[in-house]
Amino acid sequence: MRVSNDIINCKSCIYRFMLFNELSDSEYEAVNSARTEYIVKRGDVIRQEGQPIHSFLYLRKGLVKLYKTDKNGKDQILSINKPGDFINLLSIFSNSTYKYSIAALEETLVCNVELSALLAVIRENSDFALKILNRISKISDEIIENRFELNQKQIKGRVAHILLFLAEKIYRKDTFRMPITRREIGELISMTTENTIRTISEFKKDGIISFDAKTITIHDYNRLKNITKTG
Amino acid sequence: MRVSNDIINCKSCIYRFMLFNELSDSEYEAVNSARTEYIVKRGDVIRQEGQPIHSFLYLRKGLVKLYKTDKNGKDQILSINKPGDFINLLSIFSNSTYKYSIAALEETLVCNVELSALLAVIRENSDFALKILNRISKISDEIIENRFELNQKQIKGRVAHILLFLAEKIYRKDTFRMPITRREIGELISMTTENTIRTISEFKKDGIISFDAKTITIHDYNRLKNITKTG
DNA sequence: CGCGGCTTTGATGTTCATCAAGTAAAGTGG
DNA sequence: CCACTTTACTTGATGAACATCAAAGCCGCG
Repeated sequence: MRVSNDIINCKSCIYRFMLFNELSDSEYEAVNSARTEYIVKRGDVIRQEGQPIHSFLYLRKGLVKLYKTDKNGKDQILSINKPGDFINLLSIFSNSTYKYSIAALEETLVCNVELSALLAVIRENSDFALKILNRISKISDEIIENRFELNQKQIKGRVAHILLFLAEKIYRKDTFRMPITRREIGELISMTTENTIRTISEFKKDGIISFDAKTITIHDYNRLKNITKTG
Repeated sequence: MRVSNDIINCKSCIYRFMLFNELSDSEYEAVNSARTEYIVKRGDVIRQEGQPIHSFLYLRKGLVKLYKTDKNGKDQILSINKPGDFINLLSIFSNSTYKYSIAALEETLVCNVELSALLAVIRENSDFALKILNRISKISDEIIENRFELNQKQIKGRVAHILLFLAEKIYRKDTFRMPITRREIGELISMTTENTIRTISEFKKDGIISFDAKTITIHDYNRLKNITKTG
């Protein structure tokens, strides 16, 4: 973990408006001085399940996965998160240790605010407290909603769902470098690696997508959307 | 819905300490005067997915299920909740409408506090705000953790998990009146009614449990626990 | 250049959904 | 309170969806 080259303060952070907009100058300063920033590279584990929670984290750049490891040693990915998603709000106020792990899928710039400083601001600024409530609520809503959706689909629908998620929500492009392995897609949709691959290959054979190496292109959005709908 | 016969104020409520302990007398009064109470009977829908959220709800007595209906009209039960679980904290601060429905599994005494009154107290009492943060966090943690656990198990482990949940967490007894139908167990563990029944029958045949009509008795905790562990 | 992880395809078997059909229990209206 | 209807429960048979096991090619990396 190395320190970011372009440290900025919270006031000029592009994600400021998403959370810290209500803060007074002195509150900004309190958060900013309790803040460190560092870059992690693809594959690095940012937080490990079971570690004590000492800080509030968010991303300024990059992409991460939230995941839990089951008793057989298999990972289950809860969500993939980008800047603005406030990755560790989940359980930050209900547990003293992480209930899941966080790892980087790309080079990621993490902003780390000491929890005590955040708590102090929550205590004195009720608008900020409500904003945090809103954010916490949103992130868990999304995970629960996503699980609900996946549960209704079988494997083709699930894979299509993930491909559309990456294209539309993460990259906003038809063509992108796949940030996760086939195995990770499987961990995200609760299917085996083999069957995930088979499904992706079938989509390729059908001309819905194409890929070489790590770059994937979606050719037929409508068909993909239809597959997610019909299950 | 009829009004409870034994309306009490929040100060003397046995669940007070779980949430409202930090409130000053005037804050209690604000909450209490924005509060109504009513009894719903088994099967009644307390809130329907899509309805606007106007109030904070909690249970003083009874048992409810939180569930979502999928596009095929099938229900998926997210959780079963008892008094003290603060059933609608989920999404109360992130959405203007319910993202799930709430229905009573037993005769249930619901306490209803206008959201505006709760928000006012949150704004002026930061300890209370933090307590709400903690509760919100907990309820979503539990749902996510539960889904994670279920996902690792196959049907026997899932059914065993639910039976143990009811015996240990809800009733704290070996013998209890089953609050949910076989179909609802299926909706809770994402399995069909038929296979849920088959599994329960098998447990009966194996002497792990017994039941007649709606009353169920768990005879062999160890075996049941072992089944949840091995999947 | 060889080792380990990722990807791929095939063959086989298990788990579970679906369909069908019948019994039991619980509401409902006369 | 009884006939009627609906909902819950149950068992069996069949097939679909998916996991598992096996084997081989590929790629990046030390």
